[in-house]
Amino acid sequence: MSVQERKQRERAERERLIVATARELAEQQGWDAVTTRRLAERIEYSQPVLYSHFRGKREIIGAVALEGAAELAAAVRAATSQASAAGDPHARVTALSRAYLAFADQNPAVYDAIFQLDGGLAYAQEDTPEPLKDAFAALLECLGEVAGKGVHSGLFTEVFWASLHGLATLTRAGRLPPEDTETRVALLVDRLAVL
Amino acid sequence: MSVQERKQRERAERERLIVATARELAEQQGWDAVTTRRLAERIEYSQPVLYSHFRGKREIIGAVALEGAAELAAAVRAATSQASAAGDPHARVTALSRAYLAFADQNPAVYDAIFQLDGGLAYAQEDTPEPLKDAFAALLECLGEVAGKGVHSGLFTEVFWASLHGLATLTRAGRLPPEDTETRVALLVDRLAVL
DNA sequence: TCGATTGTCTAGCAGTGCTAGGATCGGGTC
DNA sequence: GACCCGATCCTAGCACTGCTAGACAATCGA
Repeated sequence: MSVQERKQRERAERERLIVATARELAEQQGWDAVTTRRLAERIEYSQPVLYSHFRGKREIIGAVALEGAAELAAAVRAATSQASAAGDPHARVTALSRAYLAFADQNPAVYDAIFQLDGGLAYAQEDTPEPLKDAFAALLECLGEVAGKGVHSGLFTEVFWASLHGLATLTRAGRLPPEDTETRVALLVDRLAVL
Repeated sequence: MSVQERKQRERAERERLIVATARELAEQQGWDAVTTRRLAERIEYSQPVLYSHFRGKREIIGAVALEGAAELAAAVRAATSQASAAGDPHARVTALSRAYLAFADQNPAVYDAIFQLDGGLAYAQEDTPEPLKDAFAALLECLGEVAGKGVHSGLFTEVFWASLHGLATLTRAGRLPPEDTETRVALLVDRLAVL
């Protein structure tokens, strides 16, 4: 039995290696550079090995997305916990926004995997993977309370999130000049959130 | 001379055909299906002909983006002109938002060409092509007046636009359920615009 | 009518995601 | 310890991608 267990461990370890390498390569050179050949070479296995772990490249992107969603949720919670304890809603929402945009800025490839690319994942449905639901939950925890009366907290969170997403993607794609990000965040928080 | 002129006309006509066909194919089957071979086959020329008009696939996407940006600007202006004449800012901003999201919804491939894909175009710079500048100008014309005092109209337009962009992309990518779009728009307009 | 130029196509390159089928290695059994 | 068999992995190849070199033909000016 212990032999099989060891093999299972090694397999799981290799799977982690694949995901981590794909992510690293994507952050270094963009997702276009993440080809099955390059990825296989980096993990020092042949191409078909990838397909014994994942159905295809899409599923590898999906795996990176799930990992990233968990980190995003953690980053958001970490950033908001301080202001949350101090009972300052304005500071909390500002901290959330900054943390979100910082994550998108510092992990562009991962952010793309979560929100732009097709990772074969279900969103906004019952069978949505847990990390994705939890990432939204992290936003909801912080934003739900500033929705204002008469406004559904989930819907408010969606709108606020969409705004942040728009800022993140347009800025990174060069559609918005990056200098005024802080001012834009302030405007968004002041107007959207009901304190 | 007239011979050369005729040839030039035919060339320009063929270029329009390429762009229109690329756009049509992209809307029908997605940009992934727009390969140089398929495109060449549809216009009934060989592949290299494409490269006598454009540097590569990227430039073809860029051409579709420019065409689309002009249409988006026109759509926005058309939608806002009525409420503008009536002097109703709230209705005007709502009309703009609906028109923008409707354009994204009805021309997903074109919208991607403008805002998601790499068409080799410069954004938010001096050498930004005129149609792109004009599309932003169309938004600015309508949104600048509801920025609120002390808020730069350009910056406000950027933020509002980013919010719409976030809603458009997240909805279409299945990240947001499409049912509540109207409610989201209402929330966005009520909160962001200063009337 | 001839030469040159312009225009177009065939064929091919290097790269992509993905897979069939053969080789090899190791564990379990006699 | 020797053997077999199954799991594991790799080589080689498929059909496709964007893009281009060079051959070919058609057309224009002299």
